[in-house]
Amino acid sequence: MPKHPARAHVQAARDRADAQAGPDRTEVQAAPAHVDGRRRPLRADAMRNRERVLEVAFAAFAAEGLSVPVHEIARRAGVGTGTVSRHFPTKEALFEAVFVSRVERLVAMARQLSEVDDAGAAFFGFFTSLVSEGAANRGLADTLTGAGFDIKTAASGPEHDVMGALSSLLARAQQAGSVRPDIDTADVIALVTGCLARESDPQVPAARDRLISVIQEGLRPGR
Amino acid sequence: MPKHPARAHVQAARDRADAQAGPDRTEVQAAPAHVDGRRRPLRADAMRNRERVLEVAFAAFAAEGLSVPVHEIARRAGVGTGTVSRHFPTKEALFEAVFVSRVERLVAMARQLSEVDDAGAAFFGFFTSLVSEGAANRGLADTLTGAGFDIKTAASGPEHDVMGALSSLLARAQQAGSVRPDIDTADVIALVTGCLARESDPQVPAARDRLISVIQEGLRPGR
DNA sequence: CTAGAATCGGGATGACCATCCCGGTTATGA
DNA sequence: TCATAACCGGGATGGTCATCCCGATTCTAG
Repeated sequence: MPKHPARAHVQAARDRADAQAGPDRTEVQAAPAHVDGRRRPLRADAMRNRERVLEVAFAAFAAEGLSVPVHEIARRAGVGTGTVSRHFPTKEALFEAVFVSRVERLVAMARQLSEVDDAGAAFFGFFTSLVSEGAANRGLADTLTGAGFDIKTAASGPEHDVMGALSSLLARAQQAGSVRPDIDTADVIALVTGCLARESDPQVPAARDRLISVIQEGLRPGR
Repeated sequence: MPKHPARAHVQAARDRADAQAGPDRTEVQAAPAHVDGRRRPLRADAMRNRERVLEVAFAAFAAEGLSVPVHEIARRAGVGTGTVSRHFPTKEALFEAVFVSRVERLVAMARQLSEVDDAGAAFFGFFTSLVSEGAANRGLADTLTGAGFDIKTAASGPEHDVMGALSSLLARAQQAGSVRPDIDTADVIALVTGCLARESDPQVPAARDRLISVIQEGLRPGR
């Protein structure tokens, strides 16, 4: 099996972290300033650095994908690599922290769409959102295409379960007869990655729309 | 851009090779025994080793993709790494040598299909062949999806120009009204990679067919 | 059969990268 | 103000990998 080059490191680090699993493990949180109170509220400079790293990492991952070295992120944020890895023990943790908000947004959108009357439109709307998000974030695209970490690693809570959300929308659209009944969630992801396959150099958003429309058409049940 | 991890090395090696570019650069040939005569006909044992490496490399690349280390290929072939890199100066050269025959087969098939009356069927037939080939060769799939080397590096002659062949079939199918006219070759490749996105662990060829049929349907011109 | 050139093997080299570690620095609160 | 725990930077470590190099070996022409 073609293991991801970085995977061995990442996994080892995970094992270690899980082993200690003490209550003092660095919390991975999005924006809030003082966590919850059970812990000392992070020194002001640490807080600043953490924020800076998150911003830079987001930009870097989005623009260049998961292959950006952690060193590089540290450099751009103007901190040492130690600072990054203290706040985020592994590269995966950093990625997770950076994309939680994006994932939450997607899930929220899915929930909203699930209340729309037209089940087909809801599904295709979400499909398009997924593609757009992937086009805007190379890191997320890498994850979707399996070139990154594990999709479910970054999605532990129900708030982060993109797959689950997609699955619901798909089922509803199929029940409504707007999508072929033989398609499953993994098929949809595959098709999304197809739409993302042209996101290389010449950046043609028109191509993206074209591909989406082809797939949208193809997913319709044969009459 | 998420550069392939190995890319830097490969590129560096290429530069070096191009720089010397002497007439003694190892020829990369498919099967022939004695090249053309201007060169001494390779010692018998060297010949044997070369053949062995090619076989092993083909199997390895096909099964596990381009991430298989050259060391590993050497080990499996029962030779030293030096032997491999002497016959094939870079990993890319090895990949190229290994897949020339496959590519030729595809191009030949395309040429044959281009004589079929039904332009649409010809195009879709080739599409399916591409997907099948990609499913059978992880290495080829990596190349198509851009995770490998450069698609045009491995295609120098007209005999190896898959893109050109695909392009012709597509144009003919569009002229015949069997495929939406706004699609271009790159779109098709993107859709192929979509069909290959599920070729991971659970190996479900049924999924492949499903995806192909979705795309086939979607590529039809709207009435 | 033998000299010598071609070839072999696999260790050496150089790059890249994630993660860990520690001497030095700084914010903080008493 | 000052002691000190928390934090910082970036070098050290260990792992992967492609490519190069060279002493040892083996084929083959004569």
